[in-house]
Amino acid sequence: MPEIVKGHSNVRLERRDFHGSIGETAFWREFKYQRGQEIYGEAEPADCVYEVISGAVRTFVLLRDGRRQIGAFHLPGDIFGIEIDDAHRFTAEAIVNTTVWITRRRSIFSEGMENISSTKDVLKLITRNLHHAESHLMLLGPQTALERVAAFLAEMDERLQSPTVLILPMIRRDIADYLGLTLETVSRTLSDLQRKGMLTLQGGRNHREIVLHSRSKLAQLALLRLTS
Amino acid sequence: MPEIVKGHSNVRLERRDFHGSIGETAFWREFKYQRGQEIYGEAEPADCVYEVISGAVRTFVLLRDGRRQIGAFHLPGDIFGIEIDDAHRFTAEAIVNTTVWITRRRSIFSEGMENISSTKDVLKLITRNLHHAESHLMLLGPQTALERVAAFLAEMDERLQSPTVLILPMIRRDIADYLGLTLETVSRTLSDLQRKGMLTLQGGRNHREIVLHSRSKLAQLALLRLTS
DNA sequence: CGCGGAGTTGATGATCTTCAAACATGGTGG
DNA sequence: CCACCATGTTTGAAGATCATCAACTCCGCG
Repeated sequence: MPEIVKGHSNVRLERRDFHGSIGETAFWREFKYQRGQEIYGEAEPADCVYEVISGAVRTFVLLRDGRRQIGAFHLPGDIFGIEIDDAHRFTAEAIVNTTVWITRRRSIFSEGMENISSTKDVLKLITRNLHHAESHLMLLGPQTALERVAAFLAEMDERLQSPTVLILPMIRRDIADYLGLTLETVSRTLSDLQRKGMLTLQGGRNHREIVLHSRSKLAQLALLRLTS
Repeated sequence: MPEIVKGHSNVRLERRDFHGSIGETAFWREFKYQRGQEIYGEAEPADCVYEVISGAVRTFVLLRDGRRQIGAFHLPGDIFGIEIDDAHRFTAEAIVNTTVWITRRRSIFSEGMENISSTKDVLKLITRNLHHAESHLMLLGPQTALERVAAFLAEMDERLQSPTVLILPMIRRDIADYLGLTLETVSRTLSDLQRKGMLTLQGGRNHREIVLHSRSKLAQLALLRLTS
């Protein structure tokens, strides 16, 4: 359970459906985390389940030489932190200032809950995680830097519902650790794509706002699977 | 549903627990597949669930340029083919001559089954898949060829219960497609490890039998996560 | 106004891939 | 029975890609 952090509102939010899919209601509390703040650590007890309300979260593992593999980015509407075992297998950090709603794991996942539809809904959430991990696998396997970056942009574009301007919450380093590349390679690849006219980098200092000019070409670069 | 293949026994196997964990019984049939034979294809209806009895299975996706990413190897005792959606997201093939037991998905996963403990057991199976996918993710991210091959050997060694001689069912190409490397790199890395005295390649033509001489050193090469 | 985090760009080098050839061995057919 | 072949593996040489090291830019902020 996270500690009471400064600025959190700690409101008791009652009778809210779990992500719109679980029939049983659960009690949620709102917490706020600042940019870079840890939400939970690897190997900590997995007592809670989290939903992103605003902001963004990264979940990752650290390797002993300091390298980091980001398993997923969590955006508003996403659930994260669900585990079957008692401990978290990743560390979760707020990428930017982030608001999450937190509920006790047992309130949706308990021994006591004998409601089958709820368990099935948890199943769907876990399955979404599984599908994401599997797609991510495909991405990290045999793909080039260009393909990975294109796939990343396409994924973010889709998850943010193809906005006019794609506003990335994460820095280049995060993208690199998600894609198994270095931040320099990510930067160069983005510059290449801009030179090819496929996107425009903007947004002041950090170039974290991106205008995509050809979603179809981008998808073509990213879409390596056989048309199914 | 697989077609009746030559040599299959098509026996009705009754009242067998689902992998020893699901309380409800299900009817299973035994099927045999020959080396290289497809068990199900990507995007086919996911009507059945499979358990490996003997042999080995690979599940993968094909990319449009012929590259292949193997998502998992399934060994005796493993369940595979469980999907939430109606279609398989991978292709499954027998790596060697393989015996599987097959049951209808709905017999363990149906709308009609209102037994919560069964649903929870399915949850555990899905979660095992999720955990494997996540570990695989960590492997494919920032690791070198040496680390990947070492991790692969350690994984296989553990899953086969650390036998005296590790008998790999798969060819170098399969290993390469699992690790996101080329088969030449896998071969070279294995040779390097042999030169360093960490293992001995044997087993006739294909060198698919491996004697590990230092499991601890191998684990050290593979184990990149911070000690937790 | 200068500091500093984040990003870009360049040069160099290591690692891995690619292309190619040789090798080993189990199976097959004359 | 043995030559031959197919498959899988190993090894070598050359080349491409990406990582590393480094310099420099940009801009927001104290």
